[in-house]
Amino acid sequence: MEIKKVRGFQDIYGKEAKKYRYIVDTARNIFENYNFEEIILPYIEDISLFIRSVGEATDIVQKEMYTFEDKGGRKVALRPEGTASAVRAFIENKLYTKGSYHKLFYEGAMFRYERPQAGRYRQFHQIGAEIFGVETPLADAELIKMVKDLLDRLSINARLEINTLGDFESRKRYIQTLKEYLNKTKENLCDVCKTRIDTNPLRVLDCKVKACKQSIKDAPKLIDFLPEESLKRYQRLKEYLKELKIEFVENPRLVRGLDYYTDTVFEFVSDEIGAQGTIAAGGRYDNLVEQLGGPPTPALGFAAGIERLMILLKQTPPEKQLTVIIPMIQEFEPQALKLASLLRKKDLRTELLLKTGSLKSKMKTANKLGAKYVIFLHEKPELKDMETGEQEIFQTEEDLVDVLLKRTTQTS
RNA sequence: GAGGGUGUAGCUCAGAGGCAGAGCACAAGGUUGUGGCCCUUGGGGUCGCGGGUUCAAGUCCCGUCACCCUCCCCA
Repeated sequence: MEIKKVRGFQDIYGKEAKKYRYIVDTARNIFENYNFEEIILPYIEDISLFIRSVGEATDIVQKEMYTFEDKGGRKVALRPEGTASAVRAFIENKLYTKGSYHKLFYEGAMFRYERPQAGRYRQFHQIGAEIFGVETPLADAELIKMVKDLLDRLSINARLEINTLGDFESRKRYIQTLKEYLNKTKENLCDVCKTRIDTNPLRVLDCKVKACKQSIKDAPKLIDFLPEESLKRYQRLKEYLKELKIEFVENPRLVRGLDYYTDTVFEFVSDEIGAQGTIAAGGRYDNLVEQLGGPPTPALGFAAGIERLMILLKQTPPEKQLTVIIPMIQEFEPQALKLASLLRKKDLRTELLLKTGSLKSKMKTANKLGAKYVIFLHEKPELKDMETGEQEIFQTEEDLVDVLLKRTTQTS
């Protein structure tokens, strides 16, 4: 029986792998310019880390985690998201003793056991960043700007939606009031929303069913429950965004799915990829560090779905021109090996053609490989430009290499 | 957890009871060392799997598996 990849998992290769690498490299470059430092986090954590951070009642914890017991009887999970691990690492390594605040980024696979569909896999990849120990909304603005820079650099259009959730207490009071309101009008809601009253009442506010929209028109509004301080901070953030000329829409129904968010939340949404349109999202989580056993530390972060960015990435990542070396007869193979190493040492992308057969079939292969230049090795080395078809014979290999170097640096 | 769709060559797919097909890809040649375009030739198949109906089943029936998509939820 043929062995196949497990449902929801994927091999990323060829053009897709290039896109993936391009996105990650671009993000890394931008994040480092913002002076974020990379943190490489484990893929496996104690289950309770996610239960305590993401939230006991969330779908992620209830049904989407890959959990198992290891041979030592530890109950562990493949990480479903990155923030929890970053917070754990921040506390465990006592980073709060090593500076006033910290800016970290990470990249890698996440795992959620869900029904796969377009833009959603059981193993997916995120690139994310977190800021620990900063209260000022200046940080919120910088974080959003950084994500925006990344999307701009990748020429990806997305709508920025923002909202504020306030602190835990006011949100709790609001949800309580909202539940009461929804229960009163329960009969008018769609079946899904009827269950949402208990599982995810805030989500009812974003239901697309007409009847629901109608019946929540007069629902209590979160903004009326928020403390003055939250409103002020939200106002400041909006000012900063305007100052940065970042367009945004306020979406009072924007609720992140995880329990730990407080105050600022934001999403970058694309309309081009259907249902899974959220390509990057994040927000503040001012209570989480303390909640997980660290000192009270305000914090915020975001994560972007690399697969979703890949769908939207239209431009083909820049590639180095390829030179293919073809030894004309076996006697020239040692020379070809040495020339190939030399070119690679000069930082040229070089293929020593390994295909056997007629010269015609070798040339076909060179063409398929996307060769810009071909070097024929016989008594005198010969350079061919595959675009123009021009060929030139050189007296020595050194002469050829000089010309080749000049041409490849000119054009790239 | 609920709904829909698709499984035939390496890939994209046509074939809807009667010889297993096309395009692309791969290989050789047309061109006496030279790619792309064109032409010729060639290799390639458990028609997802199991059963049933029939003289005869990719084709009809039952079952099953896999994948894709949608909802829920999310990156």
